[in-house]
Formats: sequence, structure tokens, C-alpha cells
Amino acid sequence: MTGRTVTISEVAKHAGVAVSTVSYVLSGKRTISADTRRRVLDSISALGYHPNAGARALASKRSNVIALVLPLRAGMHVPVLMRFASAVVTAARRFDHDVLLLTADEGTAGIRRVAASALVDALVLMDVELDDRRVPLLRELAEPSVLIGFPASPAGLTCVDLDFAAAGARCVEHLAERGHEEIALLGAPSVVYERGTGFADRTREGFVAALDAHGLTGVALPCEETFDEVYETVRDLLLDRPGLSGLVVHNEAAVGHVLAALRQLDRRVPHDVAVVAICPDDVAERASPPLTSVPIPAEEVGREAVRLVMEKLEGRPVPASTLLGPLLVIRAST
Amino acid sequence: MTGRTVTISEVAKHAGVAVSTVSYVLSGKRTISADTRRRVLDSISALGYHPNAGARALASKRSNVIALVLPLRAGMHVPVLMRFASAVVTAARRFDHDVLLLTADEGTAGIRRVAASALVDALVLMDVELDDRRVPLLRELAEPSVLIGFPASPAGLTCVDLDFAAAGARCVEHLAERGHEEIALLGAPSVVYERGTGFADRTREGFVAALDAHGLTGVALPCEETFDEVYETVRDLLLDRPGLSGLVVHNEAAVGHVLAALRQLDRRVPHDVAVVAICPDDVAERASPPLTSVPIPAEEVGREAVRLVMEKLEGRPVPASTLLGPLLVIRAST
DNA sequence: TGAGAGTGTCGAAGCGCTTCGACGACCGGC
DNA sequence: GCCGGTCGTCGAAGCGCTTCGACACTCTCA
Repeated sequence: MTGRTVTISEVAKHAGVAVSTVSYVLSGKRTISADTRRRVLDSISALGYHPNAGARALASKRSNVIALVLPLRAGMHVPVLMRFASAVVTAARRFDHDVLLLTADEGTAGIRRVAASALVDALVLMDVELDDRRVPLLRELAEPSVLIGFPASPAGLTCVDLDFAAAGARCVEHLAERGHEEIALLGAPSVVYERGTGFADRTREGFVAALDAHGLTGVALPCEETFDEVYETVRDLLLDRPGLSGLVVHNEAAVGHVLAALRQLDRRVPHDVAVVAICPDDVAERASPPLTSVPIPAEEVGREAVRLVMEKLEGRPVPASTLLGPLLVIRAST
Repeated sequence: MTGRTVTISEVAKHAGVAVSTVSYVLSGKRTISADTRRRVLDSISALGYHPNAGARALASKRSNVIALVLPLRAGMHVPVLMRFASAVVTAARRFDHDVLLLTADEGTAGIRRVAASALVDALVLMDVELDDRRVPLLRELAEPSVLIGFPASPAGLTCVDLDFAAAGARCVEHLAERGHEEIALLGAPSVVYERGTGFADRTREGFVAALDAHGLTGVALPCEETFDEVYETVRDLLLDRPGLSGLVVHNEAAVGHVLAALRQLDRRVPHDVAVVAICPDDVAERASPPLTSVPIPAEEVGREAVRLVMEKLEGRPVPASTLLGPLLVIRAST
């Protein structure tokens, strides 16, 4: 079974056809008679043939591999990243592509390397910052790329993400419908805002705009991720704003701490304070009480990124910007 | 800069040498005079040459890519996985290799495919189960592989992992030193034990054995991951065992809930109950109070796995089993 | 001083695949 | 009955690299 490696010419010999015929059977790029096709396919499975990826890449100038570039930085929402990665791999396989994993350790050099060496045909980049060093490089690269997230100036790029502004607004809207009049957003740690990570800012903007639109009062605060800091933030917030009755939490790591803090401050959810989170579904479900939330659609985003990059590989035009609409899942916390 | 792709023969022409000379400069497989080497290297950087990965793989029968196989199942410790993955990528780069990401969706077919097509030279598998379907396949594969985790019968395989039994024992030992006489282990969710995931079992075994060795009484319980379930478990545990004063938590997702539950039950940490966790450092640091813990040495394990797989690629013998000794970091919770 | 042993470099033969042009065989239309 | 078109298949030319054997030198040491 796992004997010597079988080549296309052995398949051709076994099937009694030319090497090129086998190739055309596999690629479907020329018409082949049903009879010949069957003979070839039989030989392929009889011999256990697998095309050699290197040879194929060399001859066709296509490696059928895409790069997935993950920045593995501090303060990141790692589990979400993983779900993105998984979705990208699964989607890529559906297009008969594999995924090469690149971390940011190597900086832009890694991207340049895999592109220049033809190791990959295209790139998908995750967790893009507003001012991302990788962006200028992508513009000059021949290989198509898609970003998950939006840099400050996305001109000439293809980007896809959850519409965080709409997500922030959706949370406000929901709390407004429930009759809350003073609410707060607990967002990412301040370091994330300082770094200029797009999604954090965009959620805040959507939140603030929706506050206005619905005539509510409120405030948007950064939120650290240790229990003690979260506790203080929540305590001070409730002290400063006695009328506050709704909370939007956009910080996966802090969400549990926020609930624990409220518990300790004797505020009952949702009776005293209603809580909406923007976070992965499993976190929302596991909380006590289970949280009304806007889930992060990692699967959809990953799938869409791959679809877009494949379109670009085919030379087809794609929209520069794809924003996925937020869903609101209502649970026990509002 | 990102103009047409530069080939080795253009470099050779530019440097005034033969193609093979350029190749030998790059690989170091034959001696080259210092002068020629310099000329060639200058031409390489002048032209911006990057060897074509496909051509290289075809000619050398080495793709310089290793596969990282991640099962992306429910109930997994995803952030830890990510750190493993990151460590593997970084370590692989140090050996001039890239990493192809494979998920378990494709089952064993994916492994077979990338191996047979020579897309990868070797494999690293993560989160191995006691009875892992992938294991028999690895045995018959020509490509070397290394497992992170231990299957039930590791004969003929190369495995590396944290020594979870020693980690469980180390926690007990620490609590014994602090004078605790009755302690409990809160482990993985029961579904993880039922699936037969090695590390959960091994921690429990180490815990139980150390209990005996130190003459302590105690119990090992599975632990679910929602706050309410954790709360009940902890409450019942304290009710059943009034003498209990130490807790070992080997469940990253539940660790925060355990502390919140203790807080709510008016047990102070470490005054009333001491807590030791087996979990990633960032989780232990972020908790309140910061937890004494045995960290999961993801970086070391990943690096070691890559080192082993590279050794095997070179044809050198490697130990079948590598267990990394646990470290105990003392913080405020004991 | 000449045989023998390195050194440093070259040319050419593949590696396994895709793709292009060519070419019979067969078809229908006049 | 001949011509132009398809259809199905083949052969050969690469793709860009590694590696093997050959070979021209330059040193040593007898």
C-alpha cells in the first residue's frame, strides 16, 4: 500500500494510454471518451496514484496552497482565531487547496518568501490592524490576497469582516427596545485601542452613533482582562451612573469577570442590569446567566475570505469590501 | 521589485557561474571558494532571487514543509492549541521548514493525501486520543511523524507531552507541604474522560497516587464548564467534605468559575481553600487571586516535537517517548 | 619531478507533471 | 466522393531545481 511512490507514467502504462491523457482525465481540460476515462481512473485507484504536488506546481505554476497569516500577539482573542483558521482550512479544502500557516514572527519577510518561492498561490490575512505593516507589501505582490479585518486605508485591497459598527448598534437598539435609557460599552483592553485595531474602534463608533440615534445616554470604556480590574471598572461605573441599567460587553476574556463582578456587587442579571455581549457563542452559552449576544461569525467570515481569494485567483472581480451583518441571539441576560 | 520571477539560471548568468554552482552555494553541499560564494550571493540579492519551492521539491524529493494536524473538536482547550501551533510554526521555521495546517475534518484521508503527494516531508499531530484513528495510519506511512500526546499503545511511534502524572503529583505535593490534608481534583468535563483523552486520565492517576504517597485524603472529580455546574460541584464538594482545604483545578475553562464560586460561597483563597491550577500562565495570572499553577509548556512541547521530527527526517534515532517535567509557579492562591 | 590527493567548478541528466501542437478517425454536407 | 470540422489521443517540450560524474587546477610528498 504505502510502497514506492507511483508516477503518472506508471498509471499511463497500466491503462495503456499516454501520460498526457492521464493528465487530461485528472484535470478535465480536454474531452476524453468515457471508456478511456474509466480505464484511467481504474488504473489510478488500482495503483494508488497520488499526483506529486511539487511536479504539479512546477509545471502548472499553481501550488494549490494558500497562506493563512496569523499574528500571534498578546491580548488576542485566541479561540476566535482558531475558529477562523479552522473555517479557512475547511473552505480551502472545498476548493481543493491546502493551507500553509504563517505567523507574524517572521514579519513581512515570511509573506514575501512564500509568495516569491511560489509556495502559495494566494494569501488570507487575519486580525488586520488599522495601520498594518503587511498592507503595503500586499499591494505590490502579484499573488491575490484577502484580509479579514479592515486597515485604515483599504484602497486596492479586498477585505471581509463582521460589521462591528452594526453589531455595536444592534446591541444598543436591543437594549433600547427593552426600555433601558442609560447604558455602557465595555470594550477591549486599552492597549488594543492604542494599537488601532479596527474592530474595537468600529464597535465603539457604532455604539456611540446608536446611542444618539435612540436618544440614550451612555459611555464607552476600555476594559482590562483581570478580575480585579474588571471589578473596579464595573463598580466605579455603577457608582458614577446610578441610572445605568444596560451593559454591552465586547471583550471575550472579560465577559466572565463582568458577570462575577455584578454578582458580587449584588446586581442581578437581567433584573438590575441587562447584559449583551459581542462574543463567540460558546462563551455566551456557558455564562451564567446565558448571555444575549451578537456572535462572531468566524465560520462565515473564513469561508467568505476563501471564496473571495479563489475568485481572485480565477481572475474574476470581487467587491473590495464585504461586511457581514450581525445577528442577535436573545438569551437570559436581557 | 515584484517583477517577473527570477530563476536560478539568471542568477548564474549574472554571477558568471554555472547553475549548479549557485545551487551548491545555496545548499552548502560542496565546497565553494569564498570569492565565488560572494559573487553568487551578491547576484542573488541584486536580482531578488527566491528558489522556486515546487522545483526544489521535485528535484530534491524534499518539500521542506511539515504537516500540523489539529483535531478541531468540541470541548477542546483551544487557546492552548493555538500556542502549540504557534510554537510549532516558529520552531519549524528555525529548521527552514514551513507548516501546512490540516484539520481532522478530512479524517485520515487528508493525512494520506499530503503524505502521498509529497506535499509534506513529515507530520506533527496534536491532541492525540488514547484510541486514535490516525495512529495505525502513521505506522504504515513512510513519512516520519511525532505525536503531541500519548495514545494507548504508542509502540513504534514518537510521542512528546507534558508529564501530566507528574504535574498532578506535583500539585498534591505542594498542597501537602502547605499542610493541607484533604484535597480534591477538579478535572476535565466528563465527556473528555469518556473519550479517553490521555492527559486528563494521567493527571488524575498522578493525583491519586500522590494522595496515597503523602497520606492525604481526597477525591478526583470531572468538572463541567458552565458557571452553574461548576458552582454546584464546588458547593457539594465543600458540603460533603468539611475538612477539605485544597483544590487542584485541571480545567482551563472552569478555573475562573471555580474562583467565582468560592467567592460566592464565602470561602477565601488561599485562607479557607488553597487552589492550584494546571493551566496556561496567562489564565493563572489573570485570575483573582493569581493562581499557583503548573503551566502548560506549549512552547517547549511544540519546539521539542519539531526537533524530534527533524531528527527523524535526518534518519537519526529518537526516543519513543519524551515527557517534559512539570514546573510549579507559586502565586497568591496557596 | 611526477604521482596522488584534494579543491572548485561545470555540464547534463533527470525529478513528475502540464500543456501545446499535431494528427488520425470519424462525421455530415454538398 | 471529397472537404472541412470535431473529437480523442499522442508525443515532446519544457517548468526550475538538485545532483552526479567529469575535469582542470593546485598542492603535497616521495
